[in-house]
Amino acid sequence: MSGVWNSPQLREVVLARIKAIRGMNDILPDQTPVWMYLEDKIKSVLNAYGYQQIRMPIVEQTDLFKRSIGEVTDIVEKEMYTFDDRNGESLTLRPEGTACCVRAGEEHGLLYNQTQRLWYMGPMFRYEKPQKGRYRQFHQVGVETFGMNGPDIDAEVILLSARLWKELGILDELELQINTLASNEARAEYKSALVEYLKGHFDQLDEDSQRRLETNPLRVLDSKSPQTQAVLKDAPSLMDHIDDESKQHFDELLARLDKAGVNYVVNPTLVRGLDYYCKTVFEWVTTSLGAQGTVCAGGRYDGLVEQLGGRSTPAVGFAMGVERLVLLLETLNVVPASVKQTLDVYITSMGDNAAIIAMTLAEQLRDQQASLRVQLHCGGGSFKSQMKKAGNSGAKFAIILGDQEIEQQVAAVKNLQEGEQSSVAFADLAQYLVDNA
RNA sequence: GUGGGCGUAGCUCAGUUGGUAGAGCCCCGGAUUGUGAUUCCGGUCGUCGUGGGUUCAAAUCCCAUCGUCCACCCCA
Repeated sequence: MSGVWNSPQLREVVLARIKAIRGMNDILPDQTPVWMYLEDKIKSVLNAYGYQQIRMPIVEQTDLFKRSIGEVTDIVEKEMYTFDDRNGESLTLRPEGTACCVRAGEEHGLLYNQTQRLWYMGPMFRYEKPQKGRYRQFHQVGVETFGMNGPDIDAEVILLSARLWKELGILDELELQINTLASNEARAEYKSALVEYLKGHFDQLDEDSQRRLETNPLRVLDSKSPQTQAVLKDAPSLMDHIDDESKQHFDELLARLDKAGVNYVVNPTLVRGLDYYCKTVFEWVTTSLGAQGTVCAGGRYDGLVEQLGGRSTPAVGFAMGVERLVLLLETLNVVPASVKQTLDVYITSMGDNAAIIAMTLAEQLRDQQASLRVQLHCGGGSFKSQMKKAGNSGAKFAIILGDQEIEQQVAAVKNLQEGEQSSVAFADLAQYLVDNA
């Protein structure tokens, strides 16, 4: 058997390093404090508004996304992680959470004649080419509300997001862009008028827009091409086709935002990429992150529940991109230094006997003061190297245990920042550390 | 899917017209057999992304491929 390993080819195969899948990132220990900080802020704001958490599976039937997101969107056409289960059923790693949330709510009767305010957090998967703020596995916090059809709940979810930015200290860096897509009927009417107009100027459109004319005509509106924008100057406007109810809904929403002191920019070219949106759509955008400036986006999707087989249920929601928010927090340098966890105590010892006493002493400290962050030196090594690790650990105190200390039932406590050292009886140690931490 | 930049030690990076792979940080040991972060001395660490080609000789030149970053597209 061992002879097998002498083959250079086999060795290479066996020892080839396995790396993470492209676009799927490890979040390393120096990053997780920022993530936890952000997640804690999000949870506390959601709590303050009385929203409840829901947790859905990461894998769903492929049809769920085909029927909700839209067959001709990029997400469904070329970005889904789709594979066959062992029984032949087509499954997909969720590319977004709204469809999953609707499915779960409907399946368990949460949407029947009730209102719901829900949120979830977790990884999503899209097969895209990675770049800054865009990954194949990324994380979203989603907020979804069901059963409320007025502009009041639209305003609430926007206010909720605005409060979060304020809590995080990034409100000034974000711009709220808002628009209405009108009712599905009015939008369909407008869409055909727009297509008719654009077909008349087909040759003047840029290549992407020519393609979008077939796939998603409304997307032509926010084309970056100057020649296309020139054509759009005389194009029909959605406002010419909007239904009265949507118009009133939008006006009342804006009035509420004014009243609440939330700044916004009405952007008539703002069109969300997913098919299920209607009426209100909005995005929180920053210029500090390069091309991926949308940090949070959402809107109303009154037709989706019915589209997925439930009873007609109005709904509004949005999703935040966690990676983008983390990037923004770091770019703007607004994460408090205190989020980084630091040790209070690092316990060193000399000799086998002292090492065992050190362990029981560490447990005793954790029993007596649960808030103390106590690290026991493990792995042996010279006393000098233990002290070195104590210094590098960032702990405020090093506890030193040798035969002398044990004999007297005291610990030598060294303040690593100031260099002072004192003897503290085992019985008083926990209190001493808390008092001086 | 399209376009451009970049792949050398755990990290940040040097490496000249092709001629024996380097520095700083980190880590380990010692100076101080029970006191770290300062100082001094010593030490470990490399499929030079991968595979081919040219050459007496390739980290360096050529081709392919993979990865990564940025932009387009799309989207949170």
